[in-house]
Amino acid sequence: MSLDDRKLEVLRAIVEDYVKTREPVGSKALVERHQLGVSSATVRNDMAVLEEEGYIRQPHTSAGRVPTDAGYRLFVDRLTRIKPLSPAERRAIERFMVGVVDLDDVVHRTVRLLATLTRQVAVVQYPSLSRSAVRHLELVPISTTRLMLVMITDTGRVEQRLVEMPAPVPEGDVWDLRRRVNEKLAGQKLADAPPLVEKLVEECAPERRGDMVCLATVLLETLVERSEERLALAGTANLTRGGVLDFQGTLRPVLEALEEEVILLKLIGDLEPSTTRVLIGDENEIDNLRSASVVSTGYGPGATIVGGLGVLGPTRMDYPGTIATVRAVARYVGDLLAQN
Amino acid sequence: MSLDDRKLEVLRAIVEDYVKTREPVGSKALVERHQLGVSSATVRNDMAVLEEEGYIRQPHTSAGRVPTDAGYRLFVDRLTRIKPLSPAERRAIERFMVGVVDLDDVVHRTVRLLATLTRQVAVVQYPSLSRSAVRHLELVPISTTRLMLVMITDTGRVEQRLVEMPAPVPEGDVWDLRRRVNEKLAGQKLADAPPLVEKLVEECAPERRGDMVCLATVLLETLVERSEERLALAGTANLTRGGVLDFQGTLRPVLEALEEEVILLKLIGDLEPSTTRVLIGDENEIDNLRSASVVSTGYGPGATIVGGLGVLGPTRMDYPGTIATVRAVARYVGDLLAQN
DNA sequence: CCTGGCACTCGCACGGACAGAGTGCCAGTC
DNA sequence: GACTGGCACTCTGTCCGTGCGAGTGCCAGG
Repeated sequence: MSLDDRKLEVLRAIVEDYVKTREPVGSKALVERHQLGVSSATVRNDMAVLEEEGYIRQPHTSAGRVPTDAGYRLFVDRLTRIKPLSPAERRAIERFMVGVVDLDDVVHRTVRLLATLTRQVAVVQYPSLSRSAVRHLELVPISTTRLMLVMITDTGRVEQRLVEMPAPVPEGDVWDLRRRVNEKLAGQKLADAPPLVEKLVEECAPERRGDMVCLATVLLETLVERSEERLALAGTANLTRGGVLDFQGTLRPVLEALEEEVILLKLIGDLEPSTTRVLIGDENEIDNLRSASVVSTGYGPGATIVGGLGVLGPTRMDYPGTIATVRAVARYVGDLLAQN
Repeated sequence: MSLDDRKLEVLRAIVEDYVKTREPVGSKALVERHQLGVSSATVRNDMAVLEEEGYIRQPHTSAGRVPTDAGYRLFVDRLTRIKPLSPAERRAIERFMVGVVDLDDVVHRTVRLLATLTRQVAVVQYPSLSRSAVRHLELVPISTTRLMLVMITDTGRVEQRLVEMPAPVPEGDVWDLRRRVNEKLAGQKLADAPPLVEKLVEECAPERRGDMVCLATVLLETLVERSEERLALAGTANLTRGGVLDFQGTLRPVLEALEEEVILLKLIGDLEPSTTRVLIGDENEIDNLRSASVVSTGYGPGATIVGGLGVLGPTRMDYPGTIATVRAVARYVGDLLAQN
């Protein structure tokens, strides 16, 4: 049996009321607050069907109904009208971003902005190295046998690593190394870099081979292996809004999950262009986050994606509003990056 | 009236029991668990005195006693025998630190280590810029009118900022600028740098004055104004140990405080050499953290201090153990930094 | 100065009663 | 056939009253 329009409308009403009040919603309250055009008895029948289909459930007999994960899913997929941002929100975004000085700044402000607007936990991934290109590589002598390798990417990220050389390297040689690596790698996507680094070693004069191998090793680590994608987090305090009720008893598992960068990256990473992903409760693969939902999207200059951002909150969240905010912020950050 | 030895012993027993059990401790339980050599009635009298002096209190009439902030203070100041680290802890520290690659790595590992060992929230400040010296300044052309300024300090920190130039700068001039700033600033403490930067501008040839002013502005921001001390945080999930009880109802204020870098820096910053600071409950100036205690200390290579680290937990914490761990970790990190 | 004893105070856990919200179902109506 | 009003039923949350136990304060005696 499929759901007719009114039943969907009832589901929508339940979700909206429950999100607003945090309390199981009963048939009587529903007809009072929404213009459904039918009596509470009819709504009760509809609710019975919705429950049978698994979209809502009763915490106990003779309590109101609460949406299930499947209910939220249906709500998000079929019942969500896009909610335009309020002018106040637009202004907040603009104001938040005036006078940014560098990438760190952009990311930090963004994550705070997201947390404030959505009143949830926000996560922003730094522009992913694998999708960036090398702008410049710098070698700075630290001591006779130590060089600091500094990589600057076109997305503004700066990564540094210490290189231990096998033997003292004269100033002139540092020069030469710097020129060579830049010639070969500047402008290249990091994803394409490894074979180029190999070539660099091959083409190197034998007497410098030792140095170059050291450098190449660290380069490869920096470029790929250590795909250590960085990210920023804000708004954990928002988890406590509405008591601990939203997360079945304890925040513990959620806080634990938030400490694992790997988990967070999985949540907001790997996004297709110009889609917004919504993971609701169980859909999430991380056990600790079974009672949470994640709304995430990619951002980047123009149509390309260089990183992800998103928010995490209780399954009982304002999906339309959150989705709209996440999208708007992502677009804004993209524009900001495009300007540099 | 001053407290005789036995009363102090009673206080110690109360603190230790309460920390262990989380429950108000009564006179009878005390004499059973500790060899005080007197009867429970005597202990009751002592407790009455301790209460009058403000070191313990009763949650309600006819409940056991609980230490007050002042009680913990006295305990920490006069009753704490230094607890040596267990071999297991020593091993954990050693093992945690094998194979560190750079400063970021050291800081992240340290903060996790601290959180794991103390089972509390850990904070580690990056080596403070103001106490570091410039090792090298690098200028990398990004476009004709944009330079990336990269500063490397002797503590391993790398800071970068974008410099917008008023007009296109030819390659040679970049060269010249780089030479000049390095000559003037390399090796200098950042704290001493501002006047040197001023001088740099004065000594500059008039035709390059414009460029130098831009550069100097950003330099000053990087060096001082933006004293943006970075830090790392871990172990927030530990706040939920023992329910929410430890923080009088909600974690909210604590989580909020933990999001403010400024607050955290105040907590673990400004330390005198080789002391461990313990702030208990109210002693703390931040309202949100009235129900928390902070144990912090400075670290650095040798006897100098380049940054602070510490942990935050409920006032009801194992002070001797925590103090020992914090000290040990700080010393270890100091040694690690000294090796570089 | 310490101790045993005793009366007293509370908090808390348990259980019954009650009100309120919400449901399911049924018979009646359009 | 779909909707409605009505009714009985179920369950929860809350409020009280009670009893128990832990713990105290105080006092008289060693």
